[in-house]
Amino acid sequence: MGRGKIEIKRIENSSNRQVTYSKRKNGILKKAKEITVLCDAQVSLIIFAASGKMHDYISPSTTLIDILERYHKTSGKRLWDAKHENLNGEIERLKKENDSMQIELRHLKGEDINSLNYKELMALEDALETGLMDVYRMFRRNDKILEEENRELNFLWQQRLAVEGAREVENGFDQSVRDYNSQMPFAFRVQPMQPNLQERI
Amino acid sequence: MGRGKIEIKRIENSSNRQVTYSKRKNGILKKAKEITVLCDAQVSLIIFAASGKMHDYISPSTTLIDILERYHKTSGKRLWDAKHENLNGEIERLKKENDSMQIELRHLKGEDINSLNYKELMALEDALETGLMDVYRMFRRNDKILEEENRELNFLWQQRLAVEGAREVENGFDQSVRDYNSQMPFAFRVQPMQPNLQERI
DNA sequence: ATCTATTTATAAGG
DNA sequence: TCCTTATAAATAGAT
Repeated sequence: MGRGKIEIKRIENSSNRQVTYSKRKNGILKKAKEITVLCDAQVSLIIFAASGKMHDYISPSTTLIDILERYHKTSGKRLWDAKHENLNGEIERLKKENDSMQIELRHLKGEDINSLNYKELMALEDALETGLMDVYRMFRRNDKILEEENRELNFLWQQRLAVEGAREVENGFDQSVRDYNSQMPFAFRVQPMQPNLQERI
Repeated sequence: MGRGKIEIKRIENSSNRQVTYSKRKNGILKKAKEITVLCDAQVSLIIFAASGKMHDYISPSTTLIDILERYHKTSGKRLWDAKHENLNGEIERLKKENDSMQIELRHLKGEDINSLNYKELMALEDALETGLMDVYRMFRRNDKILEEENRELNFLWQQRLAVEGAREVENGFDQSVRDYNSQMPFAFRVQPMQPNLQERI
């Protein structure tokens, strides 16, 4: 349909190709609109030129999503559902994991343990005792570290006081001790972090 | 283009409409193939007839998924991504929930408690002690129930033995006691489920 | 873009 | 659905 007949094969002349693209693209879009109106059809038409430019037509009575869903149902071809199903699977997996952790947590907190049998109850007891022992160990370790720290600081402090005392005697004033004491940060004062912890083990 | 010009509006005659649909559908498909070959274009064309019948053409150099991805990038229109993003959000949420439960569980089992500060360690201790007390209470409750049950069964058993004993004396044989004893299911024999449990509380 | 000769699509009818 | 054919529409090539 034109001055001369053309073979249907790639148009080598780039400029001709582009002109033909433009004309035929408009032609197809027009046809898509026409069949939509004339025949109650629903059309989704997406065209990419070699240049990357896009043109599309979707029949106004529908949406691309709707067409794609119908396409999926009719053809059985997957499209995006592969990704979709993967994500759903991941969600299911996470939910299961969540649920079982939820239950374990509740049990460890002593909730819902009616349903446990004797063996499960024993295992739970063991786990709790182990956990508690670990916590006690941690307290004791912290205590030990802090006590050593305190002993050392105390020693340094006494030394300091001795030096200050000597200087005061020389200079004849007595302000500095109270000053240092109020400057001393809380954490360095000698006090057990958790008194009487050992009694509880 | 035909014997007569037609207006572009719905063809009321159903049979005409269907014939026209068929002809034009073929026409558009042909045009789509032609522009693909002539101009290196990439076309996705999906047509649904009013009857529900589907026809489609996708340029062989690509796939519908690819075209839809390019459509999404180019047009910015969402398509399936709305669903997708919802699912991704759900996954993120579940993962976070999972992680924090994971951590809590590890702590309750005495793992990774180095990182806890004093206050957190105290809270953990409380939780564990509470849990342990609940477990002990459960043991005690089970014990009590079982002991009562056993007491009752024992009573019934003794009664039975007395009756059997009387009958044996009458009939002069002695086989039945050993038989009943071996038939008796394990769970009904008199024995504490967890001996000495009380000592541990 | 616009023109126009020519090809192509298709409406109507069978 | 396919065939025919008159005619409308599309478009290749030129400007």
